[in-house]
Amino acid sequence: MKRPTIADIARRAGVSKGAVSYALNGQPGVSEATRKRILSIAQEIGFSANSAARALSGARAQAIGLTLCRPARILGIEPWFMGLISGFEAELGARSYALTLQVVATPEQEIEVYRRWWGERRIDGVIVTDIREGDVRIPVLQQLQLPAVVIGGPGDTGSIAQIWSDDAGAITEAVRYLVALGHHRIARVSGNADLLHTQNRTKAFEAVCASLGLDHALTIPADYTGEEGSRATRRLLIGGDRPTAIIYDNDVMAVAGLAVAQEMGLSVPGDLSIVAWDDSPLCSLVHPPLTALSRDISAYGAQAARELLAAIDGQKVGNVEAGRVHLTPRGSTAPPRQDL
Amino acid sequence: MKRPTIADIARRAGVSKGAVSYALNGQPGVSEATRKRILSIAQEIGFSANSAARALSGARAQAIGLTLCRPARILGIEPWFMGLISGFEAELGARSYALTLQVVATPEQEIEVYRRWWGERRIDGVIVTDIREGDVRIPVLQQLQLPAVVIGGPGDTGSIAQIWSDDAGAITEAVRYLVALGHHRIARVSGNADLLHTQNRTKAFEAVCASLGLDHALTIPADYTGEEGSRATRRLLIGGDRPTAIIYDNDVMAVAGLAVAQEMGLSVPGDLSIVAWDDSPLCSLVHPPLTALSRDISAYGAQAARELLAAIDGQKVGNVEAGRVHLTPRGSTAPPRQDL
DNA sequence: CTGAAAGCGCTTACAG
DNA sequence: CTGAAAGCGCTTACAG
Repeated sequence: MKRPTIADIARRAGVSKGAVSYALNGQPGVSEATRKRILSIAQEIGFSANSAARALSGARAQAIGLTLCRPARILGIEPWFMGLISGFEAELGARSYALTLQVVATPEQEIEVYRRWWGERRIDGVIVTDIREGDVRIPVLQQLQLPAVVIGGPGDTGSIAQIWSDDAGAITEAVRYLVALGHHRIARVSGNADLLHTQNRTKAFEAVCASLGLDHALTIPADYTGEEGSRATRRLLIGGDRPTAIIYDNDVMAVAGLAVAQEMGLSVPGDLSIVAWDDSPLCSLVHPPLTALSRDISAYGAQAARELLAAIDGQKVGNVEAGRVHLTPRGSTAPPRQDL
Repeated sequence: MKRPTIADIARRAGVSKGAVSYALNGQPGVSEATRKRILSIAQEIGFSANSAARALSGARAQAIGLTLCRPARILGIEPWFMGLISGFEAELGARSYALTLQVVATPEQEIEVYRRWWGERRIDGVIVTDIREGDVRIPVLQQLQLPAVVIGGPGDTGSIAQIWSDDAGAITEAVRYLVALGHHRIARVSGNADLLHTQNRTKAFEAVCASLGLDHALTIPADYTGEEGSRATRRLLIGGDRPTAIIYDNDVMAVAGLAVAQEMGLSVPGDLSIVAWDDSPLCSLVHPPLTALSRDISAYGAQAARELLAAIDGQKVGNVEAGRVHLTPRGSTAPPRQDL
């Protein structure tokens, strides 16, 4: 099948190609009657503008890029990226923007992808996740002047806007809740220690524990995978002075932690309370269902896409706080049975 | 920063733009010495060909499309799509192909997306999943002559090649294994009943149960979500004549089923054995870890990408069987404790 | 309000 | 082996 072009429309409407372009893009320069005629012809013959031609004539590529940096074994079950993607689509779909995806292994490889995308003019902007202190990607994006929005923080991202969430407030709330239930020995299993939001959470966790006079505030660093979550949990539960509650930096590690407790014959929540960061269907899938720090990841993604599209349009965009994280109590938390 | 073009390279190398194009694309028409000089200049100035210009001059868009058709709440935790995506990338990355993603709600909407992509020349081909009997997408793809590869089957997909797997053989193996353990009452919780592979599995399940003389071969249709998995499991376990083993069509429903059993005070595998279709880290994450019908989803994706790239290159591609599904026994299956 | 034309950055026959 | 040129399908100043 031959793809229809604006020339086909112009011929049928008896106008020039320029007029068709103006009509299609809502620009002034054609009469209302002509515009209507052109639009109805376009509709009728199923016209979609060739995105290459449009991009080449200086318009946008009408696509944004996202890199996924996770080992394959975790990529599949961590709801985080798919949640973000669902959110993006809500915004992108309405403006016929496409989402281009690339799996990478390291931030360095990610930089290569950004450079290539930029050179190819393949995308109009990127969404950056997993931000680190002194992140190597930031100066490259600034140098390329590639519109970008960072998901994560708060932290230093130079001139690039970020969508951040109050992780410190959330973890403080979780600790206060556990203490109110009667817990004194609270531990945490964190995500990768080099990520900015992990550091923010660790600092806040230590601060709130100190302020409440808890001295067992141990954070064991892990990497979001089930394997590491299990390992960290075993290490915590083997000791004599084991915690009565553990907060996990993601749902996958929390579920793995639950399995370890069950395997060791500990009852949840009787012997051990569990809190998962990031609520996902996974938390409600297991027994007992996990108390979680919930936030609407999809809304987070939608907001990021909105900001990025604004940045691409040349608007000034600043840092934005995402929707609040809130505690969703479920069956995995309760007063400690015997706190001796 | 100004993007370098072939004109920049041509100027620096003292040759024509045409020569640069030939050199870059490995076409004959330039001497070896010139080609080397051009390539080193391109390397030096970090040149990537403008993908829009390339696509417009008749070459490929260098991108393939994938639509994701799942409700948001399941998209995030089902490892299937992310596994596929990881697999695609292994093939696409090597040839600098991009992957364009679009979330859709229905097959009809998916068709609209295909039409638009085709009109925009945005992608060179698509990978189609969730194939149904008499699938409405097939004739559209054929009419548009959009290169495509179907993941799923075996079944009728007209002239479009499919990567299929022997689901019938796999479920037969699973049932035989359970029967060998001593189970007689085996049930199944399936995915969406309108999907071709669900129907293939159901037929094979009923056939093997009949051939082995099991008369409780009940399949309860569900939809891959944890909610439906729980509902179906409760329905099965509430009855007086409850099954001693359940096979689930995906890992999410199997995990949900495990939780329901635990919630009802049934021991797994003592009172109930559980088999999950599609092994994923999720199966090893819970306690007990789930016996699973494993296949390498990522390899499946890689194979599909390979076939699609071949089809885009104009090669004839036929149906291909994906790597075999095999049973991975874990802690969730055992002889039934008391089979009265 | 409309038409004719240049130009985006490539690829690819077509001459030399 | 190399250069000059047309053309892909749009967008957008520039004349009328």
